[in-house]
Amino acid sequence: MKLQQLRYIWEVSKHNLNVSATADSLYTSQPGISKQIRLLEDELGIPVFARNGKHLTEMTPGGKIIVEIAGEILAKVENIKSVASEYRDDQRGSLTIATTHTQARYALPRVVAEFMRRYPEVKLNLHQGTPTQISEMASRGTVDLAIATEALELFDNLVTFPCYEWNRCILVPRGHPLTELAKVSLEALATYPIVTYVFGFTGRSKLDEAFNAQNLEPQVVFTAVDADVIKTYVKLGLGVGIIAKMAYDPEVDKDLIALDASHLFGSSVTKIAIRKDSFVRRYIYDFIELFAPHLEQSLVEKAKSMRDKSDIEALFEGIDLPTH
Amino acid sequence: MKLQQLRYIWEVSKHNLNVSATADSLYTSQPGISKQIRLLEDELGIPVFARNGKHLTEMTPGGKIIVEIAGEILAKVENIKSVASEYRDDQRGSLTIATTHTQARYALPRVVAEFMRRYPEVKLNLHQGTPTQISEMASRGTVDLAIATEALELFDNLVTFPCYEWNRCILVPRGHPLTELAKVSLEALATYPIVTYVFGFTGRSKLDEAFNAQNLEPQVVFTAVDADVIKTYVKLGLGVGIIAKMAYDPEVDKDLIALDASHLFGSSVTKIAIRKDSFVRRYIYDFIELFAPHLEQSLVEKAKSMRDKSDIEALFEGIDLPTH
DNA sequence: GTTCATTACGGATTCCGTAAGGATG
DNA sequence: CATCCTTACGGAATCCGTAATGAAC
Repeated sequence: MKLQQLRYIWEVSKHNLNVSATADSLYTSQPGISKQIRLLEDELGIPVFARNGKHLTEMTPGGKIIVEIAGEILAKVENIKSVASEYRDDQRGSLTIATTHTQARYALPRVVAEFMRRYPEVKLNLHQGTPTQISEMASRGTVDLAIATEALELFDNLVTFPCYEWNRCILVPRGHPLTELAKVSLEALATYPIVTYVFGFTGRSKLDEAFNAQNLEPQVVFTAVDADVIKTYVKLGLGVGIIAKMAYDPEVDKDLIALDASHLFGSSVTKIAIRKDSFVRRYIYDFIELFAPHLEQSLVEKAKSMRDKSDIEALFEGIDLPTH
Repeated sequence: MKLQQLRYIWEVSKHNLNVSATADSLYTSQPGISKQIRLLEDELGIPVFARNGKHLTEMTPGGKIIVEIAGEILAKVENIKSVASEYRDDQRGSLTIATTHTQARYALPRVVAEFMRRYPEVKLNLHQGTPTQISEMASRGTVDLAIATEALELFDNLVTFPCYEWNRCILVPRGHPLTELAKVSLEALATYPIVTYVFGFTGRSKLDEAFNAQNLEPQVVFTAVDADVIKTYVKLGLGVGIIAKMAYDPEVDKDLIALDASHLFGSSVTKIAIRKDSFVRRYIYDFIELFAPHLEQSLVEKAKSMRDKSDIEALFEGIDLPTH
């Protein structure tokens, strides 16, 4: 059994059982992969993939388990490399983060700047994607960290840590009738067309929950994945915007007014996720702590070693999150 | 990075950093191992072993972590092989058990016979050793199962399951004064020279506890690792024996009398241990269930997936163990 | 002087690419 | 007929054993 063979079955399983596509993505030849998979299957004595003639159609029951274990092995191989890098030079390496527009645009810049100052030799990569994509990247080990408000809990090889709490604001053009009210109510809000996030993004679910709870059906006329687009359309007069409070900047958004909406919708929590079985380098602990000062290395280590979600949640029960 | 290289550093670390001895045990050449270790170290960019001239003297800090991860990888490689065997032929394979004299001699024969009847194609191997040796074998993956009363809890990559409870008996020659008493007391017992197990074997600790609790100092004149030797010396009149009740057979031990001692010493529990991260084949689940019928597959699986000892213990709280 | 790891070297094996072949949809 | 996997084959790299070298205890 060779590590390469394990890598090949793993990659093929992640490429819809398409060996040619896998070969392309790995910059190697397709027969090479085919051959190694055959050799592995011969050695193990069972097929990993079921074939219809010359096409791989699905994975065998044993194959599924084997590929899963292969994935764990490959992750540990990466861990060994990380350990080596850490001990070779703890100031140099790379840190790859997957996150959403909202975090990348409004929450991360400050942290990234400070991190780059402290670790000029660490190559920082940011990947932007949907919460689901982000979680999957972290789960597969494509990225070191995932930062988002949604979807991170869906993968159980990830540990998630609460970072900060945030609320929403209502965005209206100057002179809008809503600015006349001392406190905006959900009913009042629901009478206007609304522009907000697409479902599955930036705490959109909390929004729907709040309206549903009062049996209101807001008229959502436009949805976007990021606040910048929402602002643009609010300016055009398409409707009233509902966005994360931190996405409003009074300096830049001079022609818009933000009305507090903390009392209308439950607050959301932005979380950071990391693979449970990963070796975490010093500078990654530092990044996490820069982003969320209460997440000290010892706390992260403890949570990483736990299997039960409820145990992990209990760890954070006493802790007050910062609010943005 | 090659699996072989990982295997080599792992094996060298388990052979007191002696490459020559490792080469012998792996039936390969010493320079071959040396070379591969060098290649791995070159690739990783850090030494795994610290050298004094040409001798490996110790492991580097990073090396320790790397070897540990390497061990986990190798275990998973074995798991893949097990999965393959299971799906190739679930009736064929091997089962290696490490256990103590007491279990091998008195508790296992019945189970082993039945298991061999059910799985004639499975090669059964029994290794006998001290509780510590047994635990270590299981922890390293040299054996599939460990069965003992002591020491199994010391390794935290093992899960242990309670199997059955047992008590002790006092062994005396016919006509011995103790046979006159309706119920033997600790004080009475302590007036005679005692022959029993060596410390660390077959629940010896419970014995010491009981005497200490009453401030008695029994005069232990002879200790052995197994009941057969103890019986021999009791027959010679060297002293009074204290052994596990199941080790007394009225048929065979006609010239000895066994007096119940359940009320004198706390009962002991014999346990079975298995590596947490191992793939468990069907017939191994069956073996476990043959040995301890309450340990069903689903229960074992659940316990294997837990990390906290206390969670695992809680699983067995409601269960009544059989008493032997 | 014995034990032990490294270096040197040669033969066998393995790996991996290109090219050709055959099955599927 | 376009896609996709398998087989065939040859050159390059790797692996592993023996023999020789040199440091440590």
